[in-house]
Amino acid sequence: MTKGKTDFKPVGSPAEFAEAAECLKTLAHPVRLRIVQLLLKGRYTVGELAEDCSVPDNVASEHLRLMQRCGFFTSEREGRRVYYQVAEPHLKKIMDCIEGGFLSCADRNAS
Amino acid sequence: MTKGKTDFKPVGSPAEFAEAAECLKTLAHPVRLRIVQLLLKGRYTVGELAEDCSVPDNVASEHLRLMQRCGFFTSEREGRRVYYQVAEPHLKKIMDCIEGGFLSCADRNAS
DNA sequence: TTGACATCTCGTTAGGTTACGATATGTTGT
DNA sequence: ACAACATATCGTAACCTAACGAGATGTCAA
Repeated sequence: MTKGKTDFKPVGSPAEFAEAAECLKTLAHPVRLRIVQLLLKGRYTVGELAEDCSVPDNVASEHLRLMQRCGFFTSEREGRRVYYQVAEPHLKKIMDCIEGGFLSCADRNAS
Repeated sequence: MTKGKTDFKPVGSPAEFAEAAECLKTLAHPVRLRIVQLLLKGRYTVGELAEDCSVPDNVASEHLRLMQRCGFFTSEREGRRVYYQVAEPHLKKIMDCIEGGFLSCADRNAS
């Protein structure tokens, strides 16, 4: 196939696909999804998020660091607490898609 | 915090988040994203997809198997070829979000 | 300054994922 | 039946990730 059916580029170079895949990989964790959902509703500290997700503080902190590296969030220290909030404007749209679609695509990955 | 700010459930139980994370993890690969994009435009064989993505046939076949296990695609044999096509109705919406958002969220993951 | 609290960082470890090569299965034409 | 083709499966090795515990850093109040 030197000139076949798939010779079109709907959107995105290979490098852009790699980037998008990185962002998706960062989203693709149950605790991180829940954190995104919470932060889309407001502003929370590490401890609050950790408790809601039932994980130790340092684990929550690492998830937040990952997502911050990806540009999803920013953080502000206030006293001894650190508040996180959403920075990436597309997060809301994507989370809406996930809530409307994949949060109900049950019974997958059955052996 | 026995009764704090995060005591609400916007959408989704822990199990649903785990499921959604599984689906997202399946999407979160450059080659798989490209395959999804192509299959949203039409019907392709393993070999066609493999060539477009510049991967060996068996690698493409494994990606397709993963996504099929997740309910994204179905396949039909026609002669010695196997055609794949989209089965999950939400894929289009999610891919639109990704194309409109994450396929241009550059410069992340810089050290 | 001391102690309690909140968060972050680091090293280690267990488990998961990916790509590859080899081999197996299924299909067609001769 | 045989050879060529298209796809699928499997074992292996390299790599990546997540969670944990220990300890470091930063902040507050007394």
